[in-house]
Amino acid sequence: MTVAELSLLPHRPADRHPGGDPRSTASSEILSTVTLFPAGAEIYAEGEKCGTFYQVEFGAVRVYRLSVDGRRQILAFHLAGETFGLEPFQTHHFFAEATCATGIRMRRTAPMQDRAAEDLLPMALTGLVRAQEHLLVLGRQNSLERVAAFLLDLSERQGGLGEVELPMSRIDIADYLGLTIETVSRSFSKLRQKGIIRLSSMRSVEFVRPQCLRDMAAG
Amino acid sequence: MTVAELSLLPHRPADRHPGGDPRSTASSEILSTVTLFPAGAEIYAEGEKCGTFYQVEFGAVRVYRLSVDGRRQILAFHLAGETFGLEPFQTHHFFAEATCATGIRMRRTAPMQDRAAEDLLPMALTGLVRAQEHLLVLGRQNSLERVAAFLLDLSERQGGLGEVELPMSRIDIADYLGLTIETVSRSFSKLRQKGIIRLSSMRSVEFVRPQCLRDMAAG
DNA sequence: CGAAAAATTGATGGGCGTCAAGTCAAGTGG
DNA sequence: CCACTTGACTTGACGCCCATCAATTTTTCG
Repeated sequence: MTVAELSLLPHRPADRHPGGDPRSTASSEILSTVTLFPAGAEIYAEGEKCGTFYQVEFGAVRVYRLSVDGRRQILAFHLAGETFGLEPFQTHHFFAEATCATGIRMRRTAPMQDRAAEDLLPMALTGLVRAQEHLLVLGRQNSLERVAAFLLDLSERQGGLGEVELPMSRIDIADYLGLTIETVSRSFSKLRQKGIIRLSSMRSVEFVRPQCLRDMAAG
Repeated sequence: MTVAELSLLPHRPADRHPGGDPRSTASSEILSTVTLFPAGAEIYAEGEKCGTFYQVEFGAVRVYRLSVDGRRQILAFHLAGETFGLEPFQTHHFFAEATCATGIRMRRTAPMQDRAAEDLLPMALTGLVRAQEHLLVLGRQNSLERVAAFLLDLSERQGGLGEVELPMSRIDIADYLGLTIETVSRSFSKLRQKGIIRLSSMRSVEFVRPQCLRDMAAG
């Protein structure tokens, strides 16, 4: 996969200035380059050297590992506005790929300097909390509960409105929830048939009865 | 459950001096109290205020959460020599209990001071790595693979010899691996029948064919 | 030794994986 | 604009793994 590069102002999709040259502005130190990754493009691979932080500008990223027989477990999705790339080793133990057309701001880290630890801790803790929540889902919930919990999690991270955009395929969702795409699909259908959600499009879910979802996800 | 307190020198079981008064020795700042928790005793509970670090002297600890309908998911075991208690909120979101007779050294943390962050990061990262490994197991492995991975993990953390002491019940193992005690028991039996392990006692597992275990756990 | 808890073993059923076919959406070229 | 292709998603049929229920054995501990 090829990768296009373009210079952008920091942060929000609305802030993008594809025409200008943002490097010439006053606040030059917080500026950086945003790279565009098409769906499926690799951001980093298992075995590569660590040392870069990534911030998602738009789109989404999957971080996963493969077992020897090809089974894939997605450990985390990273959505617009979120930061990732911290791993406690010299080399990456995971793969990171864009799940759809995704813009990513990359920042090379000073290799383990003094100030760094303070920035790192919140990042590590966020990852830890997410992983722990994820463990509860994988360990003890059935397929419907998993999908409900997933939709709610996405919704909260997108701002908590009654509509969720799914920036990833069913396969990605399945590999995140420890299910198959068929089971994920059936779960969506069941939620739809029960009038709990509505699928305005393939990748857009509307919460018709949000409390129902919450009750299910609570397990 | 009641809790007995006794003063001890730091770290290893062999270091214990239940008779003397270790506080009067020269290296007084690293001294602290070791509390003895009988099997099942609560160390902290969901909702309690954070602010203490714990180091396991001997025995083991389970950290878990309950869902509304009573299902329990154990997120982590902490064995002799390991440290725990870090949670990124003001109050605990989990329960911590001794899985067997357990000695724990407790150290109250300066509430978020400067130096603290540096000590915290390795702890957070260890937790993160463990949680991620655990996610792979819960997401994609069958019961035999889970038990194999669990035994190997315990073995490594105990020094990597061909014998593992299980400082927890089958129920604890089941709730850690997202299985039932029956399935855990059957998995042990199957591994035993295949000549891969031997159960020298209820809570002591000998690796007869370690490579077999590793092949299974690799998934 | 006797009671209670823990662990094992067996029988049965359900949920989810697997295999397979069908539907839908998006893109391409004529 | 429409036939065709391709990939993603959905739906159905079937089987297996593991949960559930139940009985028995083993271990622990008073």
